[in-house]
Amino acid sequence: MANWLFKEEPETYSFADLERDGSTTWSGVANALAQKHLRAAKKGDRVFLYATGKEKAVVGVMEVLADPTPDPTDEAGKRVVVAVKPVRRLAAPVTLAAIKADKAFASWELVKQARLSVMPVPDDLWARIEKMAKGAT
DNA sequence: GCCAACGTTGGC
DNA sequence: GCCAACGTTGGC
Repeated sequence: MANWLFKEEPETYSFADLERDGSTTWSGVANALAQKHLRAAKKGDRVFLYATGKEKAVVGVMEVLADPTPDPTDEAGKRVVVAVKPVRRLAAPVTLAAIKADKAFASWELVKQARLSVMPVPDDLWARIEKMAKGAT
């Protein structure tokens, strides 16, 4: 079981949209490295949803519903998509500013590679964000 | 709205 | 196959 972080512009698809839909297919990931990460996702993996743009914060937790499947819109047949469902919103969103302020995250892709849209979350960082979401430091 | 980072494209 | 030009993304 692994942990991931997916980025999305909340104007495009927010956690509220996901809650309304019950589940969704995470598609439109074009970047090669992001695709590599996405292919490594497995059913049951946990996923943080990070809102870009105005929010810039980890806002909720999702769960991978099934192993990746080929993207039907990709003629080359190389891309995959992943079905996810909402698990819960974070009590308090963990902002990028808070993450950047914590040295523990210094080498994480979210901080180092702003444009990567799918990335792994090491267990310790996952736990740390969960803790921050409860208001602890 | 601007700019830096970085991925992609196209000419050679 | 290299690299410059260009486009896009996302933080500020």
